[in-house]
Amino acid sequence: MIRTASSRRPVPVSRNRRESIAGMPKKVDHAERRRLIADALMRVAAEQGLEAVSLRHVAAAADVSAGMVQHYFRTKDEMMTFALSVVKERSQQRVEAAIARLGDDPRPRDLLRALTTALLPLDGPSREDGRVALAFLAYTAVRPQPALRAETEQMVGFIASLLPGGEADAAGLLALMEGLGLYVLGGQYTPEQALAALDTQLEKLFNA
Amino acid sequence: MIRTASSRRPVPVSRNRRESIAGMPKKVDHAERRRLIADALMRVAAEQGLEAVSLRHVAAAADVSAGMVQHYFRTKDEMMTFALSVVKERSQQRVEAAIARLGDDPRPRDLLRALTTALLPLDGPSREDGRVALAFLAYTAVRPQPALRAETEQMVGFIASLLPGGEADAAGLLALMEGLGLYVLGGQYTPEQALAALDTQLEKLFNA
DNA sequence: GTGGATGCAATGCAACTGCATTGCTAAAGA
DNA sequence: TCTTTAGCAATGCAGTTGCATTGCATCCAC
Repeated sequence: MIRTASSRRPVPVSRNRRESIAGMPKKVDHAERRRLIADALMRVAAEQGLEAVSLRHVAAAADVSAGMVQHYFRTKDEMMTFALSVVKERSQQRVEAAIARLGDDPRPRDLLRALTTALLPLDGPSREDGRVALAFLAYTAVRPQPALRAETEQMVGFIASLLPGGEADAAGLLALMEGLGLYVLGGQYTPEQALAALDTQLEKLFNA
Repeated sequence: MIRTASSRRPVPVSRNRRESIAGMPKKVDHAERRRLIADALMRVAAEQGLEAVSLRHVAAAADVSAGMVQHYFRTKDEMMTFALSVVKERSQQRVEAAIARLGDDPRPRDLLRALTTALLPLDGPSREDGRVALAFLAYTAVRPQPALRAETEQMVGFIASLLPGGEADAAGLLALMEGLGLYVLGGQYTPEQALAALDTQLEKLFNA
């Protein structure tokens, strides 16, 4: 796992991004580097759990020096926070892509199904993200983040607007999805079982 | 957090358990000690997260020496595993107590409501347990435990036997409960919201 | 008593942690 | 050309980790 001095040669970095952002200082794309490191962190977290995430482990996984990790994240916590934001961003993108795939004016039921299945850890990559998200969930469970509350509230509101029923139905659907995701991740439900449960519920919700 | 040498005096232990189990060796109740330590571990985990669980922290929280912790658990992992089993056991007891409170021949719907609400982290102690369970969930998410799968399957079967619908309904209800618990723990849902969502679902399930 | 097992405390140790510091390289501005 | 600065690597350090080892005190069987 430890790099030898001979195999170093960190990474061929794409340069010349000077023109992209006003005031961009020197030569490497800061954001890109941070993403690179965050990706490595998520790989470590997905494979070995969050406890295994350390500066040196992440650096090794990213195939860079520990010093570079420190250069881009002043503290470990800053790195963690950034990685968490990347996970969120990715799941957001997944949802948007799934919805875009539906075309214009989809039926609410189809939209909801696309939304929920996009958030379920059904295929390989989303399973990885799910594991990381779960790890973070436990990590932050001690000091609950008020931001999450607002996000969830918004989500519930959105779902409720698509549903014939009330807010309780929406909250239930969201929680159901979360629980299904958990069980799929834990291997207790197969993806098929989860989808069956989800569809059963959608059927109920749209037949009132 | 560190004990001073003067305030040591470990703990007044109940002795004379020789008669309880055949072949019990000397004087202290092994199982009781292990429980004491596991309790401390869970306090630490609930308050500061699983990363904060170390031999020394747990020992300090239990007000015993680190050596004693090592005496009762040969490895940290053994200690963790035992603590996990205690959490499970406690939630099991909660469920049984809730069901017993219903008296004889309860209606399936009441039984299910009692079962699910008993597993939700609604009051203080169950919230603590929930946090610990969540931490363990993430901890073991990396190497999924096959035992969990069987347990869940059994649970789904039991729920299904109480429900007019099929297995998908049962799986959904269980996942819903899990998700609600997660959101209550994270502070995204209030206990009232969670209960409302749960009751709404029970209503749906028993009105087919 | 004596011998052996048990319960426990203390100490030590190598590995690892996050982070501060230092110093080098190379590119950009003067 | 010279100075400055960003980008990075290396090293060091104090603190913590899990665990092995050692030693002592108590109890039981004999």
